Amino acid sequence: MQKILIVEDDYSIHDILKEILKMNGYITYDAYNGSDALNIIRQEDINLILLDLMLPDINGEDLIKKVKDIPIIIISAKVSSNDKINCLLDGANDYVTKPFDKDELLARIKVQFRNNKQNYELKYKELHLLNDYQTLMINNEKVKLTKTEYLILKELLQNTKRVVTKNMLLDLISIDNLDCDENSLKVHISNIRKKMRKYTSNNYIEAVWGIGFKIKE
Amino acid sequence: MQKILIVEDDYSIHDILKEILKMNGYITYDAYNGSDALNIIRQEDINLILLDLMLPDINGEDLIKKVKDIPIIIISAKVSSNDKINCLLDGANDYVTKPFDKDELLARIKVQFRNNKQNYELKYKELHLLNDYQTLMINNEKVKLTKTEYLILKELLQNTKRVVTKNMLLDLISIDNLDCDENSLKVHISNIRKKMRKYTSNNYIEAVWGIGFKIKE
DNA sequence: AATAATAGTTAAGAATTAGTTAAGATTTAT
DNA sequence: ATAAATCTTAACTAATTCTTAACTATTATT
Repeated sequence: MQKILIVEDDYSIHDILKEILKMNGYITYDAYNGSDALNIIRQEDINLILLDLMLPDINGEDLIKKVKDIPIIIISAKVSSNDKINCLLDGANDYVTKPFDKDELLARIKVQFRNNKQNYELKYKELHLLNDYQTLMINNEKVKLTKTEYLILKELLQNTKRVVTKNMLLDLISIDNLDCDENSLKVHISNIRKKMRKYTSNNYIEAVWGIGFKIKE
Repeated sequence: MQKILIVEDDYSIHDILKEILKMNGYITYDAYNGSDALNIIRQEDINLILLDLMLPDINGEDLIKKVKDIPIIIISAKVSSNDKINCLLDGANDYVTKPFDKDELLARIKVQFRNNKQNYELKYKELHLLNDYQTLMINNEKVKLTKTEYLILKELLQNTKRVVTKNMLLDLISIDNLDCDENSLKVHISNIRKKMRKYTSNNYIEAVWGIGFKIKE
């Protein structure tokens, strides 16, 4: 799920943006000035920023320069080419003028996510699952997983605090592999735990009797 | 040096674009219709396409869908949001309306090159892939690749530390070559590795079991 | 406490995938 | 039209992963 930070001091526009984004399945964060924006960026893994240029404290142009690695779309009433050029050269990825077309904005947001191949990694306590289908980091030590082990652990880590049923896991790993049964699943879980034990004494995979497995809190 | 393909049938606008690009240090390629554009894309490793929508043979929208991996900026007289949205969702990266501001266009071109690391000459450790569709430099020694080998290696080097799936690679090399299957892919990978072994003892291409390949860290 | 059901471990070998090679087919260039 | 380069096919080997199956341990039910 993509996290988008809205930086806009005009409450009505802010609400409209928020509404549009939520309707389209994005997670939104709200900043009404520059310093709040910077705080949120520090604390959250933001994937995209929608930025108004005229803010009460610092101006948008300065914010652009301070942000690295997160794509920015400017949404501004300033229509002059010079404003656009400066923002784009400073680091913004796109510039949309107010009033904006809702669907065009959504399309331009999709462009950013399409081009921006980020690594979406799952982190939970000591565990850090890379999205390379094979690497689990435990306290910065590499553990190599097989594809099936990776898929199981990914499913579990995507659903921390929830129980993942045996059938769900079986469906998951049976996509490529039709012969897989509960016995196999047991062995895979056992193998994951064995690999984990080398680097941590915590058993993160907890069995839920008769149902399935979940990540232990 | 970045290679930009201009696809525009109006000669006066075409010349203006060409002039602007040349003045700013870009190498330009010229197409006045869709099929010429496709031929140039097949032959040259183009880094960016400036595309007019109304072409004499095929329309720009169809061209967008055929092009993968090369960023496209639409330059069109069509100003409606629907046109913009369709192009952006089909795969275009940006949409500029005529008449365009020269410096804004240049800024938007720079955004494309800034965001798409893929478009710079690809360097990774000892490897240096030129954008001529055939040359890999390993520690300043030339290795001549076939076009398919080049495409595979380019895709991998554009995604270092990420996994490139077998299907992605197959899609990539099947554009010109429809019969290609996994067996072929295996052979191509093997051939690239063999060529590399002449100049380095590192095996840069790592298999990700059951998924695809990635560049080894 | 005894029994049944589920969970967990281990090791072997079956099955799958990766990697190499060479020959013949296809495409491209001369 | 011929030669050269490139690609696919196919057979084979090597490596990895998965399932099976036997056994042990734990939990729930009576």
